[in-house]
Amino acid sequence: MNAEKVLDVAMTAYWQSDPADVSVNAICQMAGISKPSLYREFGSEDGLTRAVLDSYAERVLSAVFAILHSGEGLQATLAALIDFASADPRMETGCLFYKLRAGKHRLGPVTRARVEEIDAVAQAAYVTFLKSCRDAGDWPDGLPVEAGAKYLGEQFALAITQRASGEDPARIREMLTLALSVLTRS
Amino acid sequence: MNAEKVLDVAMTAYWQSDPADVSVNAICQMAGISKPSLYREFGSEDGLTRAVLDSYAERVLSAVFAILHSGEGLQATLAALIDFASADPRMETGCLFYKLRAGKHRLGPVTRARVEEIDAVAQAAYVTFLKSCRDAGDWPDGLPVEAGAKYLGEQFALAITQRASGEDPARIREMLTLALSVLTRS
DNA sequence: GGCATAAAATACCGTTCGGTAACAAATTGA
DNA sequence: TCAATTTGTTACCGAACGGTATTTTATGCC
Repeated sequence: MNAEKVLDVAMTAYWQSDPADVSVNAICQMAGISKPSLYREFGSEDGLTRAVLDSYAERVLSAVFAILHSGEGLQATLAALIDFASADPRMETGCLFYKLRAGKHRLGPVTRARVEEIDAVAQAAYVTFLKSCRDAGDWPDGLPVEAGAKYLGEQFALAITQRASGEDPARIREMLTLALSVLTRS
Repeated sequence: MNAEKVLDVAMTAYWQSDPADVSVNAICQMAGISKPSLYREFGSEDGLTRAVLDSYAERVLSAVFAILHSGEGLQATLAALIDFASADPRMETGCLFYKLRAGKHRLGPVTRARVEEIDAVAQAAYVTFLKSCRDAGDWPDGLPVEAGAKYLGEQFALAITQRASGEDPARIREMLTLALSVLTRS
Protein backbone atom coordinates (compact mmCIF):
# COMPACT_ATOMS: atom_id res chain seq x y z
CA MET A 1 0.00 0.00 0.00
CA ASN A 2 2.95 2.34 0.64
CA ALA A 3 2.37 5.07 3.21
CA GLU A 4 4.92 7.24 1.47
CA LYS A 5 2.85 7.41 -1.67
CA VAL A 6 -0.31 8.21 0.26
CA LEU A 7 1.47 11.08 2.00
CA ASP A 8 2.62 12.32 -1.36
CA VAL A 9 -0.82 12.21 -2.88
CA ALA A 10 -2.42 13.83 0.15
CA MET A 11 0.17 16.56 0.32
CA THR A 12 -0.23 17.40 -3.32
CA ALA A 13 -4.02 17.49 -3.01
CA TYR A 14 -4.03 19.61 0.15
CA TRP A 15 -1.39 21.89 -1.26
CA GLN A 16 -2.81 22.31 -4.74
CA SER A 17 -6.31 23.29 -3.66
CA ASP A 18 -7.21 23.71 0.00
CA PRO A 19 -7.07 21.27 2.92
CA ALA A 20 -10.70 21.99 3.80
CA ASP A 21 -11.82 21.05 0.28
CA VAL A 22 -10.12 17.66 0.14
CA SER A 23 -11.95 14.76 1.78
CA VAL A 24 -10.51 11.52 3.05
CA ASN A 25 -12.61 9.75 0.43
CA ALA A 26 -11.00 11.76 -2.34
CA ILE A 27 -7.49 11.03 -1.06
CA CYS A 28 -8.20 7.29 -0.95
CA GLN A 29 -9.51 7.40 -4.47
CA MET A 30 -6.52 9.36 -5.78
CA ALA A 31 -4.05 7.10 -3.96
CA GLY A 32 -5.82 3.97 -5.16
CA ILE A 33 -6.32 2.55 -1.68
CA SER A 34 -9.30 1.81 0.51
CA LYS A 35 -10.41 3.85 3.47
CA PRO A 36 -9.70 1.24 6.16
CA SER A 37 -6.13 0.96 4.90
CA LEU A 38 -5.64 4.65 5.36
CA TYR A 39 -7.23 4.60 8.79
CA ARG A 40 -5.08 1.69 9.91
CA GLU A 41 -2.00 3.66 8.92
CA PHE A 42 -2.88 7.13 10.20
CA GLY A 43 -5.65 6.54 12.74
CA SER A 44 -7.81 9.49 11.75
CA GLU A 45 -8.03 12.42 9.40
CA ASP A 46 -6.25 14.45 12.03
CA GLY A 47 -3.41 11.92 12.06
CA LEU A 48 -3.12 12.01 8.29
CA THR A 49 -3.06 15.80 8.19
CA ARG A 50 -0.47 15.85 10.90
CA ALA A 51 1.73 13.38 9.01
CA VAL A 52 1.36 15.42 5.84
CA LEU A 53 2.34 18.57 7.68
CA ASP A 54 5.42 16.87 9.12
CA SER A 55 6.44 15.72 5.69
CA TYR A 56 5.83 19.17 4.25
CA ALA A 57 7.87 20.81 6.98
CA GLU A 58 10.92 18.74 6.29
CA ARG A 59 10.59 18.85 2.52
CA VAL A 60 9.63 22.49 1.96
CA LEU A 61 9.69 24.65 5.07
CA SER A 62 13.27 23.61 5.65
CA ALA A 63 14.19 25.74 2.64
CA VAL A 64 12.95 28.85 4.42
CA PHE A 65 14.86 28.02 7.57
CA ALA A 66 17.93 27.42 5.44
CA ILE A 67 17.64 30.95 4.09
CA LEU A 68 17.32 32.36 7.59
CA HIS A 69 20.31 30.38 8.83
CA SER A 70 22.53 31.02 5.84
CA GLY A 71 24.52 33.67 7.68
CA GLU A 72 24.02 36.30 5.01
CA GLY A 73 23.34 39.90 5.93
CA LEU A 74 19.95 41.57 6.28
CA GLN A 75 19.74 42.87 2.74
CA ALA A 76 20.76 39.61 1.07
CA THR A 77 18.54 37.48 3.27
CA LEU A 78 15.49 39.64 2.69
CA ALA A 79 16.20 39.48 -1.02
CA ALA A 80 16.33 35.71 -0.82
CA LEU A 81 13.02 35.61 1.06
CA ILE A 82 11.46 37.90 -1.50
CA ASP A 83 12.71 35.66 -4.27
CA PHE A 84 11.34 32.59 -2.57
CA ALA A 85 7.92 34.08 -1.92
CA SER A 86 7.40 35.71 -5.27
CA ALA A 87 9.26 33.49 -7.71
CA ASP A 88 9.95 30.02 -6.37
CA PRO A 89 7.89 27.48 -8.31
CA ARG A 90 7.18 25.56 -5.11
CA MET A 91 5.07 28.46 -3.91
CA GLU A 92 3.10 28.68 -7.12
CA THR A 93 -0.04 27.39 -5.44
CA GLY A 94 0.80 28.88 -2.07
CA CYS A 95 2.18 27.32 1.07
CA LEU A 96 0.46 24.33 2.64
CA PHE A 97 1.47 25.46 6.09
CA TYR A 98 -0.13 28.86 5.65
CA LYS A 99 -3.26 27.27 4.26
CA LEU A 100 -3.54 25.04 7.30
CA ARG A 101 -2.88 27.96 9.61
CA ALA A 102 -5.52 30.10 7.91
CA GLY A 103 -8.15 27.43 8.66
CA LYS A 104 -6.72 26.50 12.05
CA HIS A 105 -10.10 26.24 13.75
CA ARG A 106 -11.10 23.46 11.37
CA LEU A 107 -8.13 21.26 12.19
CA GLY A 108 -7.99 18.34 14.59
CA PRO A 109 -6.13 18.80 17.86
CA VAL A 110 -2.81 17.18 16.94
CA THR A 111 -2.51 18.98 13.60
CA ARG A 112 -3.42 22.26 15.23
CA ALA A 113 -0.80 21.73 17.91
CA ARG A 114 1.80 21.05 15.24
CA VAL A 115 0.81 24.17 13.33
CA GLU A 116 1.26 26.27 16.45
CA GLU A 117 4.57 24.62 17.18
CA ILE A 118 5.90 25.34 13.70
CA ASP A 119 4.60 28.88 13.98
CA ALA A 120 6.56 29.36 17.20
CA VAL A 121 9.71 27.85 15.74
CA ALA A 122 9.46 30.09 12.69
CA GLN A 123 8.93 33.15 14.83
CA ALA A 124 11.97 32.24 16.92
CA ALA A 125 14.03 31.80 13.77
CA TYR A 126 13.04 35.26 12.57
CA VAL A 127 13.96 36.74 15.93
CA THR A 128 17.32 35.00 16.04
CA PHE A 129 18.13 36.15 12.55
CA LEU A 130 17.15 39.75 13.20
CA LYS A 131 19.06 39.84 16.47
CA SER A 132 22.19 38.82 14.65
CA CYS A 133 21.56 41.65 12.19
CA ARG A 134 21.04 44.11 15.03
CA ASP A 135 24.24 42.98 16.72
CA ALA A 136 26.02 43.59 13.44
CA GLY A 137 24.65 47.14 13.44
CA ASP A 138 22.44 46.37 10.44
CA TRP A 139 19.04 47.23 11.84
CA PRO A 140 16.78 50.32 12.07
CA ASP A 141 17.12 52.09 15.42
CA GLY A 142 14.04 52.09 17.58
CA LEU A 143 12.33 49.07 16.06
CA PRO A 144 12.26 46.08 18.45
CA VAL A 145 13.41 42.90 16.78
CA GLU A 146 10.34 41.05 18.05
CA ALA A 147 8.08 43.50 16.24
CA GLY A 148 10.27 43.26 13.17
CA ALA A 149 10.13 39.48 13.27
CA LYS A 150 6.36 39.46 13.47
CA TYR A 151 6.13 41.99 10.67
CA LEU A 152 8.48 40.01 8.47
CA GLY A 153 6.55 36.80 9.08
CA GLU A 154 3.23 38.41 8.32
CA GLN A 155 4.38 40.04 5.11
CA PHE A 156 6.03 36.85 3.94
CA ALA A 157 2.84 34.90 4.60
CA LEU A 158 0.74 37.52 2.86
CA ALA A 159 2.88 37.41 -0.26
CA ILE A 160 2.74 33.63 -0.52
CA THR A 161 -0.99 33.56 0.18
CA GLN A 162 -1.46 35.93 -2.71
CA ARG A 163 0.44 33.61 -5.00
CA ALA A 164 -2.09 30.94 -4.08
CA SER A 165 -4.86 33.20 -5.31
CA GLY A 166 -3.21 33.64 -8.70
CA GLU A 167 -1.83 37.11 -8.22
CA ASP A 168 0.83 38.26 -10.68
CA PRO A 169 4.27 37.27 -9.27
CA ALA A 170 5.84 40.51 -10.43
CA ARG A 171 3.19 42.47 -8.59
CA ILE A 172 3.72 40.38 -5.50
CA ARG A 173 7.44 40.98 -5.59
CA GLU A 174 6.82 44.70 -5.90
CA MET A 175 4.47 44.75 -2.93
CA LEU A 176 6.67 42.60 -0.70
CA THR A 177 9.75 44.61 -1.58
CA LEU A 178 7.89 47.76 -0.65
CA ALA A 179 6.70 46.27 2.63
CA LEU A 180 10.13 45.01 3.65
CA SER A 181 11.88 48.22 2.66
CA VAL A 182 11.04 49.64 6.07
CA LEU A 183 13.41 47.08 7.60
CA THR A 184 16.44 48.31 5.65
CA ARG A 185 16.05 52.03 6.29
CA SER A 186 18.55 52.05 9.13
CA MET B 1 -41.45 36.09 9.52
CA ASN B 2 -39.50 39.32 8.83
CA ALA B 3 -36.74 39.12 6.25
CA GLU B 4 -34.93 41.96 7.96
CA LYS B 5 -34.45 39.94 11.11
CA VAL B 6 -33.24 36.91 9.19
CA LEU B 7 -30.65 39.05 7.44
CA ASP B 8 -29.56 40.38 10.79
CA VAL B 9 -29.20 36.96 12.32
CA ALA B 10 -27.38 35.58 9.30
CA MET B 11 -25.02 38.53 9.10
CA THR B 12 -24.12 38.25 12.75
CA ALA B 13 -23.52 34.52 12.46
CA TYR B 14 -21.43 34.78 9.29
CA TRP B 15 -19.52 37.71 10.69
CA GLN B 16 -18.89 36.37 14.16
CA SER B 17 -17.48 33.02 13.08
CA ASP B 18 -16.93 32.18 9.42
CA PRO B 19 -19.38 31.98 6.51
CA ALA B 20 -18.18 28.47 5.64
CA ASP B 21 -18.95 27.26 9.16
CA VAL B 22 -22.55 28.47 9.31
CA SER B 23 -25.17 26.27 7.69
CA VAL B 24 -28.59 27.24 6.42
CA ASN B 25 -30.05 24.93 9.05
CA ALA B 26 -28.28 26.82 11.81
CA ILE B 27 -29.47 30.18 10.51
CA CYS B 28 -33.08 28.99 10.40
CA GLN B 29 -32.80 27.72 13.95
CA MET B 30 -31.25 30.94 15.23
CA ALA B 31 -33.83 33.07 13.42
CA GLY B 32 -36.69 30.89 14.63
CA ILE B 33 -38.03 30.19 11.16
CA SER B 34 -38.38 27.11 8.98
CA LYS B 35 -36.22 26.28 6.03
CA PRO B 36 -38.93 26.62 3.34
CA SER B 37 -39.67 30.13 4.59
CA LEU B 38 -36.05 31.12 4.12
CA TYR B 39 -35.93 29.54 0.68
CA ARG B 40 -39.13 31.32 -0.37
CA GLU B 41 -37.53 34.62 0.56
CA PHE B 42 -33.98 34.18 -0.73
CA GLY B 43 -34.23 31.33 -3.25
CA SER B 44 -30.99 29.61 -2.28
CA GLU B 45 -28.06 29.80 0.06
CA ASP B 46 -26.28 31.84 -2.57
CA GLY B 47 -29.19 34.30 -2.60
CA LEU B 48 -29.12 34.62 1.17
CA THR B 49 -25.37 35.19 1.25
CA ARG B 50 -25.67 37.77 -1.47
CA ALA B 51 -28.42 39.61 0.44
CA VAL B 52 -26.33 39.51 3.60
CA LEU B 53 -23.35 40.92 1.75
CA ASP B 54 -25.44 43.73 0.29
CA SER B 55 -26.71 44.60 3.73
CA TYR B 56 -23.20 44.46 5.16
CA ALA B 57 -21.86 46.70 2.42
CA GLU B 58 -24.32 49.45 3.12
CA ARG B 59 -24.15 49.15 6.89
CA VAL B 60 -20.41 48.69 7.44
CA LEU B 61 -18.28 49.03 4.33
CA SER B 62 -19.80 52.46 3.74
CA ALA B 63 -17.80 53.65 6.75
CA VAL B 64 -14.56 52.83 4.94
CA PHE B 65 -15.65 54.60 1.79
CA ALA B 66 -16.64 57.59 3.93
CA ILE B 67 -13.09 57.77 5.28
CA LEU B 68 -11.66 57.64 1.77
CA HIS B 69 -14.04 60.32 0.52
CA SER B 70 -13.69 62.61 3.50
CA GLY B 71 -11.33 64.96 1.63
CA GLU B 72 -8.66 64.81 4.30
CA GLY B 73 -4.99 64.62 3.38
CA LEU B 74 -2.90 61.50 3.04
CA GLN B 75 -1.56 61.48 6.57
CA ALA B 76 -4.92 62.03 8.25
CA THR B 77 -6.75 59.54 6.06
CA LEU B 78 -4.19 56.82 6.65
CA ALA B 79 -4.43 57.50 10.37
CA ALA B 80 -8.20 57.12 10.17
CA LEU B 81 -7.85 53.83 8.29
CA ILE B 82 -5.35 52.59 10.86
CA ASP B 83 -7.75 53.54 13.62
CA PHE B 84 -10.61 51.76 11.93
CA ALA B 85 -8.67 48.57 11.28
CA SER B 86 -6.97 48.29 14.64
CA ALA B 87 -9.42 49.83 17.08
CA ASP B 88 -12.97 50.05 15.73
CA PRO B 89 -15.19 47.67 17.71
CA ARG B 90 -17.00 46.71 14.52
CA MET B 91 -13.86 45.00 13.30
CA GLU B 92 -13.36 43.09 16.52
CA THR B 93 -14.23 39.78 14.84
CA GLY B 94 -12.87 40.81 11.46
CA CYS B 95 -14.62 41.96 8.33
CA LEU B 96 -17.34 39.85 6.77
CA PHE B 97 -16.37 40.99 3.31
CA TYR B 98 -12.79 39.87 3.75
CA LYS B 99 -13.95 36.57 5.16
CA LEU B 100 -16.12 35.97 2.12
CA ARG B 101 -13.33 37.02 -0.20
CA ALA B 102 -10.85 34.69 1.51
CA GLY B 103 -13.14 31.73 0.75
CA LYS B 104 -14.26 33.01 -2.62
CA HIS B 105 -14.08 29.63 -4.33
CA ARG B 106 -16.68 28.25 -1.94
CA LEU B 107 -19.27 30.90 -2.76
CA GLY B 108 -22.19 30.63 -5.12
CA PRO B 109 -22.01 32.53 -8.41
CA VAL B 110 -24.05 35.59 -7.49
CA THR B 111 -22.30 36.15 -4.17
CA ARG B 112 -18.93 35.67 -5.80
CA ALA B 113 -19.81 38.19 -8.48
CA ARG B 114 -20.84 40.70 -5.83
CA VAL B 115 -17.59 40.15 -3.93
CA GLU B 116 -15.59 40.86 -7.05
CA GLU B 117 -17.68 43.91 -7.77
CA ILE B 118 -17.13 45.34 -4.31
CA ASP B 119 -13.44 44.54 -4.59
CA ALA B 120 -13.22 46.54 -7.82
CA VAL B 121 -15.15 49.45 -6.35
CA ALA B 122 -12.88 49.52 -3.31
CA GLN B 123 -9.77 49.40 -5.47
CA ALA B 124 -11.10 52.28 -7.55
CA ALA B 125 -11.80 54.28 -4.41
CA TYR B 126 -8.24 53.77 -3.21
CA VAL B 127 -6.90 54.86 -6.59
CA THR B 128 -9.09 57.96 -6.69
CA PHE B 129 -8.04 58.94 -3.21
CA LEU B 130 -4.34 58.44 -3.87
CA LYS B 131 -4.53 60.32 -7.15
CA SER B 132 -5.94 63.31 -5.32
CA CYS B 133 -3.04 63.08 -2.88
CA ARG B 134 -0.55 62.90 -5.72
CA ASP B 135 -2.10 65.91 -7.42
CA ALA B 136 -1.72 67.76 -4.12
CA GLY B 137 1.98 66.87 -4.14
CA ASP B 138 1.51 64.60 -1.15
CA TRP B 139 2.83 61.33 -2.53
CA PRO B 140 6.18 59.52 -2.78
CA ASP B 141 7.89 60.07 -6.12
CA GLY B 142 8.31 57.01 -8.27
CA LEU B 143 5.54 54.93 -6.75
CA PRO B 144 2.58 54.45 -9.13
CA VAL B 145 -0.72 55.18 -7.45
CA GLU B 146 -2.14 51.87 -8.70
CA ALA B 147 0.58 49.97 -6.91
CA GLY B 148 0.08 52.12 -3.83
CA ALA B 149 -3.66 51.45 -3.92
CA LYS B 150 -3.15 47.73 -4.11
CA TYR B 151 -0.62 47.85 -1.32
CA LEU B 152 -2.90 49.91 0.88
CA GLY B 153 -5.82 47.58 0.28
CA GLU B 154 -3.76 44.49 1.05
CA GLN B 155 -2.30 45.87 4.25
CA PHE B 156 -5.69 47.06 5.42
CA ALA B 157 -7.20 43.64 4.78
CA LEU B 158 -4.30 41.91 6.52
CA ALA B 159 -4.69 44.02 9.63
CA ILE B 160 -8.43 43.37 9.90
CA THR B 161 -8.00 39.68 9.21
CA GLN B 162 -5.57 39.54 12.10
CA ARG B 163 -8.13 41.11 14.38
CA ALA B 164 -10.43 38.24 13.48
CA SER B 165 -7.81 35.80 14.72
CA GLY B 166 -7.60 37.50 18.09
CA GLU B 167 -4.32 39.33 17.60
CA ASP B 168 -3.56 42.13 20.04
CA PRO B 169 -4.99 45.41 18.63
CA ALA B 170 -1.99 47.41 19.79
CA ARG B 171 0.31 45.05 17.95
CA ILE B 172 -1.87 45.27 14.85
CA ARG B 173 -1.76 49.05 14.95
CA GLU B 174 2.00 48.93 15.24
CA MET B 175 2.36 46.58 12.26
CA LEU B 176 -0.08 48.47 10.04
CA THR B 177 1.51 51.82 10.91
CA LEU B 178 4.89 50.40 9.97
CA ALA B 179 3.57 48.99 6.70
CA LEU B 180 1.85 52.22 5.67
CA SER B 181 4.79 54.39 6.65
CA VAL B 182 6.32 53.74 3.24
CA LEU B 183 3.46 55.74 1.72
CA THR B 184 4.28 58.90 3.64
CA ARG B 185 8.02 59.01 3.00
CA SER B 186 7.72 61.48 0.13
C1' DG C 1 -70.25 30.34 8.95
C1' DG C 2 -68.03 28.32 4.74
C1' DC C 3 -64.24 28.54 1.43
C1' DA C 4 -60.40 29.67 -1.43
C1' DT C 5 -55.70 31.21 -0.75
C1' DA C 6 -51.36 32.17 1.10
C1' DA C 7 -47.95 31.17 4.62
C1' DA C 8 -46.08 28.24 7.79
C1' DA C 9 -44.07 23.86 9.49
C1' DT C 10 -43.09 18.78 9.27
C1' DA C 11 -40.99 15.43 7.20
C1' DC C 12 -38.52 13.90 3.74
C1' DC C 13 -34.95 13.50 -0.56
C1' DG C 14 -30.31 12.48 -2.32
C1' DT C 15 -25.54 13.25 -1.36
C1' DT C 16 -21.35 13.57 1.14
C1' DC C 17 -18.91 13.44 5.18
C1' DG C 18 -15.63 10.86 8.78
C1' DG C 19 -15.29 6.45 10.52
C1' DT C 20 -15.94 1.19 11.14
C1' DA C 21 -17.74 -3.75 11.22
C1' DA C 22 -17.53 -7.85 8.66
C1' DC C 23 -15.27 -10.50 5.47
C1' DA C 24 -11.74 -12.25 1.84
C1' DA C 25 -6.93 -12.79 0.38
C1' DA C 26 -2.29 -13.00 1.16
C1' DT C 27 1.71 -13.71 4.17
C1' DT C 28 4.07 -15.65 7.93
C1' DG C 29 5.90 -19.21 11.27
C1' DA C 30 6.48 -23.83 12.88
C1' DT D 1 0.78 -28.38 5.55
C1' DC D 2 -1.95 -25.97 8.34
C1' DA D 3 -3.16 -22.42 11.40
C1' DA D 4 -2.53 -17.63 12.90
C1' DT D 5 -1.85 -13.07 11.83
C1' DT D 6 -1.66 -9.37 8.92
C1' DT D 7 -3.42 -6.61 4.74
C1' DG D 8 -6.94 -5.12 2.00
C1' DT D 9 -11.83 -4.65 0.33
C1' DT D 10 -16.76 -4.20 0.31
C1' DA D 11 -20.40 -2.55 2.41
C1' DC D 12 -22.26 -0.13 5.76
C1' DC D 13 -23.21 3.47 9.92
C1' DG D 14 -25.04 7.87 11.80
C1' DA D 15 -24.81 12.68 11.08
C1' DA D 16 -25.04 16.89 8.54
C1' DC D 17 -25.50 19.18 4.39
C1' DG D 18 -28.56 22.00 0.70
C1' DG D 19 -33.00 21.75 -1.01
C1' DT D 20 -38.10 20.37 -1.60
C1' DA D 21 -42.79 17.82 -1.70
C1' DT D 22 -46.50 17.56 1.32
C1' DT D 23 -49.40 18.80 4.82
C1' DT D 24 -51.02 21.78 8.31
C1' DT D 25 -52.24 26.34 10.01
C1' DA D 26 -53.73 30.91 9.55
C1' DT D 27 -55.80 34.67 6.80
C1' DG D 28 -58.84 37.21 4.29
C1' DC D 29 -63.27 37.48 1.65
C1' DC D 30 -68.05 36.91 0.53
